[in-house]
Amino acid sequence: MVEVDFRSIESKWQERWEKENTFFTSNDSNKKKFFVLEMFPYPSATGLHMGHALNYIIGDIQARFRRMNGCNVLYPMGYDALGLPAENAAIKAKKHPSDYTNESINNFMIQQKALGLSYDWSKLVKTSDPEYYKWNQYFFLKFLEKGLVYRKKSAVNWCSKCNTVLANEQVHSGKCWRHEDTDVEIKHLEQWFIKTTNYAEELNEMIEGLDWPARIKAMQTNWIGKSFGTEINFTINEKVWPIFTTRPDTIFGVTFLVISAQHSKLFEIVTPEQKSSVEEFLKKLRSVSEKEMDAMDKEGVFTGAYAINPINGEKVPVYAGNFVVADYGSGMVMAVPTHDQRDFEFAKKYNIPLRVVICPEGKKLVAEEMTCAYTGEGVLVNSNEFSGQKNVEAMKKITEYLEKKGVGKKTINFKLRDWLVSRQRYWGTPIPIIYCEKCGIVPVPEKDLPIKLPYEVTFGEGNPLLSNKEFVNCKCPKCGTSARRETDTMDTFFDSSWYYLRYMDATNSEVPFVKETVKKWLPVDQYIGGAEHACMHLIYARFFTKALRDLGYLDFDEPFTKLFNQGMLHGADGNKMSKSLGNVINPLDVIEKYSTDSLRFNTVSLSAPNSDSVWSDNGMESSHKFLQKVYSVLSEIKIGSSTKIIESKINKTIKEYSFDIDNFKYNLGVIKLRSLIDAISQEQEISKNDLESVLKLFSPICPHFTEEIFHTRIKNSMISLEEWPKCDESKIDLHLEKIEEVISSLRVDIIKIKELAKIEKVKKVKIIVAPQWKWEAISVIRDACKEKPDFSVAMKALMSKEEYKKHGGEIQNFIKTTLSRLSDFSEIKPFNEVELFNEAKTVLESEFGSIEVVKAEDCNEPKAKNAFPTKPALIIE
RNA sequence: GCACGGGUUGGGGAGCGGUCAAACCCGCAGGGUUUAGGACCCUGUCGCUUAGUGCGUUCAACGGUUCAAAUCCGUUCCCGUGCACCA
Repeated sequence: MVEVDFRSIESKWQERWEKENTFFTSNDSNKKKFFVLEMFPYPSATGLHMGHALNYIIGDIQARFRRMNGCNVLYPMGYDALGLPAENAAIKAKKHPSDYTNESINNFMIQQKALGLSYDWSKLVKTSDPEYYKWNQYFFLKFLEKGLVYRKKSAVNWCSKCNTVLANEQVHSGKCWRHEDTDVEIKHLEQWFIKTTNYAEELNEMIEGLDWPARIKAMQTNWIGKSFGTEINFTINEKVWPIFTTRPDTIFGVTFLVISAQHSKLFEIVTPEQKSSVEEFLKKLRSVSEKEMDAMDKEGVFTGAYAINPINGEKVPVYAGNFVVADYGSGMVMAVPTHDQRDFEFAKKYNIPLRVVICPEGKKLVAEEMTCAYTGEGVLVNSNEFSGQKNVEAMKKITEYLEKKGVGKKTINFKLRDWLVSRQRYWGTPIPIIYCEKCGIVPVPEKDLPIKLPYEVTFGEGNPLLSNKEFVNCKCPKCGTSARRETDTMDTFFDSSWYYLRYMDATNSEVPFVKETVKKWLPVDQYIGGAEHACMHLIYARFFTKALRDLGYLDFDEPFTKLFNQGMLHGADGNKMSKSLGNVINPLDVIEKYSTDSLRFNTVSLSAPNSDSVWSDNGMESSHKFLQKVYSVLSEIKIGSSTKIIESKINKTIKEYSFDIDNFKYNLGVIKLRSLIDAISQEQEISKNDLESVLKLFSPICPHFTEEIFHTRIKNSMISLEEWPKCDESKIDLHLEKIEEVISSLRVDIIKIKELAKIEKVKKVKIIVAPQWKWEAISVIRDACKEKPDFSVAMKALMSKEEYKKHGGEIQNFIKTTLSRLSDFSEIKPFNEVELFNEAKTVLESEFGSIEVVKAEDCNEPKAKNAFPTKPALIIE
């Protein structure tokens, strides 16, 4: 076999697609729209990695498939170009972030083009483009007008040597990443927040209707974390501090309170005597990251303050603790050590007294003897007038009591927090705000947008934007006096929350998007990306859609109708691909060595696209060899007429394969293509129409070589834009396929026996067909299955309920052993058993000579008992 | 710590209540072809057994539900992912 030069074929077609604008998508078309979107990448100088390639290949196959199925497909690409990693990488490479990012993007584009992806490049979006981030600023101002934006103090990681805020990932075990000797401090800064919690209820409710993977939906539900509970007013130093709890029934067991160590108002309650020990404790905090916090031991320190429990007037100590989340609820919890495990451990550690308030029914708990908290249900004790009540009822009663006394209320609480969008960094969208001594906080007027990032800044210490005086110093738009510009930039999740609205009109400088066009294309029909975005990006984007809807920009509720999560691709050793492990596979290297089509084919062969898979060099080799075979078979086979059997197989494949691709079961589709090619390679000739169909089936996965053969052998048009083959059900002949199967298995058996028994020349072959009763059993089961395809229902139909209850297992066993090759018999309609073997006999006689078909009943040979329907006993002389 | 996934026969990976000793790919073994290697084609690949075949034991571990469990439920162990300033 001659090696095919896939590489030159590929570059030829990639060039033609680009030159002829093959994949340009018109916003005006009568065809059904279909918007396929992959989560846009964060470009970096290291280029595409295998995870990207997998993501795009999955999406491209879907886009090509839909396009061929008559849809007007929108399939664009963009770059999430602003953000911390680019800024850091640029500094490291001694380049300006803007230049660095442009290089990265260009590099990405070249590599994506090499993958043969059918993007409409005319709709490219880059978030680093001022014409893009201008609209970030615009939306920020709209949100501000609408009251969705506010300022609040919040904790950040601070390095005193860098004189700057650190991201969680820049904190390594409590130290600054650049200064191993410098402890990270927790500072509180005034920052900008978006009220995502305004939409918590809707975000939560609408999860149900999304056609998303169940696990992503579960993760979002938990992230939003709706819970019902009671807000109870504790008094500290005459000031009321509302505290949220889901367990008001335990209120009489409260023996202390814990305030988050990151609480911005912590020092309002710390007494002068305790100030130094609290400060000492705060130094131990390693970062503001919750992950880090939880990894630490549960620790705390007494604040010196006492809180008054409103239900009984008791004074309990207030501790500062590292395990309470500052932004959840009120940043403070009431602690009941006897009935909450974390509180229990904390109380034991600091010798805080315990008081049992719930006992399991009929049992008595003694605080001193407890080794862990009791969190189950029970009856209240030590709870004044509530003692004796069941705790579930007491929850309600106690809440009502508190409400009546005006010291508490029933509330719904969400884990979801407001979105902190301020970043004290350079490479982001400047927040369009001006601080004026006279007028205070002044929004930048719309006409002054965009506030561009100044090119001239100094990196090193502090926020780089502060180093450009021209940027910082400005005039107040209200009163015209000197003012200071906001130097915080926006979280890049802001950029990625609405980019999917920009594609159809990516260069419009008048509006962020044209409402009518968006209405035509949105929501996204198929969104594709990794599960790591389950909670953050996908929630922010959903929030944005709803907020823009309420501002009158959109008229739909959810941005992404369907979501597909691709799995992770691991290195050949089963580990995550990483440079340090040396198991990284670079898609470009693979293309170089084999070809794009081979890479694409192999990538989808590995496993179901939604589950993790492991790279294999041998597998890659095998895919490549297979495509070589496909190429030679399809380009060399004579065009003439197809046999019935191959027609049947092709049409069956069209049917099943289309289903697989439609449902992202690419790995299963690939198996069907393999077996189809095996079958075709046995044929002498094939009809032009069938050849065309087969090429089209390969086209979404292997767009290049199919284009080549299509042009040379079928017609001079783009296969990528051709119509998907239709399955002709009437050509599917399972009976014929079954006979072929029977013949080939008989042939193998005969040859095998001939060799093993050392029979030189076959005189006679006796095919002993299964006894009549086995056939009858088959037809009974088959008929039952035909009416009721559910096998268990069919079985129930065969016997009474009692019989079934008793003997179902035996019947099953009978079917298994006696009718073991029943399988697809139920699908064969006009089926005559005797005919089957007579047909087989006719074919095999030309090979082996005299063959006789004998019914088991007419045969006293003991081996006849082994005769099975479709797998008969054989006697060879 | 909390949340969400997952553990299948040498490796990868389908299957997710009965058609399951479990698709397919790789690896390995035997045969064919070839000057040899490679490539290609065929066959085998849990154990025992048979000329064809049949039987036994399996799907992380242990328990449970069911006439029937790799598949459903519970517990345990192990692995992966996310946790709000990485995107």
